Amino acid sequence: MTSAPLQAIRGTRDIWGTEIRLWQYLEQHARDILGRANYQEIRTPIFEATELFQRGIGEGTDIVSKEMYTFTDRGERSLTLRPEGTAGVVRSLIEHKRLSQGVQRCWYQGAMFRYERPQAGRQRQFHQLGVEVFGSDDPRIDVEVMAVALEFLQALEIPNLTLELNSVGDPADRQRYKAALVEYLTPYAADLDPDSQVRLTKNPLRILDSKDPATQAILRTAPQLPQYLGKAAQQHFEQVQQGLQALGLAYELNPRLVRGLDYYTRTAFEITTQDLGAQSAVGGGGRYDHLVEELGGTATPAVGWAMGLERLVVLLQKQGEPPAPELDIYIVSQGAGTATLSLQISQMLRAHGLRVEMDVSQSSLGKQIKRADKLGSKACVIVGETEVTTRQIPVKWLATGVQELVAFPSGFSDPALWRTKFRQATSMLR
RNA sequence: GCGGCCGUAGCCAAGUGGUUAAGGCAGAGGAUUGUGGCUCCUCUAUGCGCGGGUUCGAAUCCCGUCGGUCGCCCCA
Repeated sequence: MTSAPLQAIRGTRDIWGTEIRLWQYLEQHARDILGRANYQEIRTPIFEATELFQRGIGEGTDIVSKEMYTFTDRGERSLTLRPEGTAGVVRSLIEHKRLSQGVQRCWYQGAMFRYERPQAGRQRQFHQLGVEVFGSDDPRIDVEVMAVALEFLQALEIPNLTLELNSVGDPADRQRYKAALVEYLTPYAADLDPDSQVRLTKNPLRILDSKDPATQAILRTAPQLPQYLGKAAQQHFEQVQQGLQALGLAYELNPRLVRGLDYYTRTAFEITTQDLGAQSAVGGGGRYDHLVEELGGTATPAVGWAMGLERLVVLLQKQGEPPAPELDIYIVSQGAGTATLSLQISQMLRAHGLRVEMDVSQSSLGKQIKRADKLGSKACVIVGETEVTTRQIPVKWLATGVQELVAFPSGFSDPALWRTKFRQATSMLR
């Protein structure tokens, strides 16, 4: 009897081969662009006390109520694999007393976990890139944070993205709006889709982004959130928009945009695309001026966003694959005494910054050179028994077939010589 | 958690009840014992996601299960 083959857990996946290059490309751009904005990377633990997420994200949210990977460890503590990045970062800054040290600009990247049905661009273990800025309620920070997000996506050359913007106001504004919305919707309760009927009592704001056509029709004449903003939130919202305009950043106001997590205040935004099937959000974020005190820190305004990296990778894949890094030298060898020589040569060439692979098969030289060719190596170093005594090692340039002799070790220890050789070899092809 | 479709080698795939499961790509070996790209030959699934059932006989039909995919919910 054979057992089921071992495989990656549902909703998790291996990233390798050509795909890993997209991830590296993406991470490289993230470091570049966030570094240029002088954001500091932070790496927080992948699991935290369950309570952190319950308090931070909100008991009523889907994430907390049904999507968390929660377990009890051997010390009887309730722990949870982080379903998002913000709570852990906030915990960390409170714990290390960084919130009294002026404005803190952070970014993070890493695996998050949510127990959901896997779908295109949605995994149970997925990766987010995020930024969080603490200690300022200046609208310029909201703008900066969005600008950095767009800059990053532009650097990746991802097309067809829309920045959707709204303000969800301060908590009191939202309360007034919620009441008005419920009042408006209650007479239509029977005509709403079943999910929205439930939300009418539990979480009315979420009715706003229902996809149900009947519900959408009812919402068309519903009161709109931005009309309920208090003076402060109103002014903030206007300044955010002015800032975006000043930078020439296009955005679309979406008065129905509310976000899934309870902690957002004022600015809320999403970056969306039509190229991802059912998943339209590439990233989203906003301001959360009360989360820090919610989690026990001194009241500190904050704003941030997160992007789903799997989704970015899906979009990047549509643009084609990045070229594989080219192999410079393939070292083939055969016969007595060639093992040591090939080892030494490969190490010397690597030290010059060349990409080098050493063939360790017992195949004929012909086979080995064939492999050099298939791997796309620019050159091939051929080490046979004769070379062990002559110390004159053939280097064959595969594109031209030209072969030259290089003295060992002197010829292999000179980095400038190899730079020249590669320059010549490339120019001969032109 | 709910619904549709799907699951044959590393990849792409033919096969829809009947002898040893096509073919292509990739991989290994050889023709070519120290020199690549072309060509030719050989090899690479006692097994069709896994488990059970129906049948003289199952990749093929049935049930379950695991996984994938698309959509719903929700979200990044």
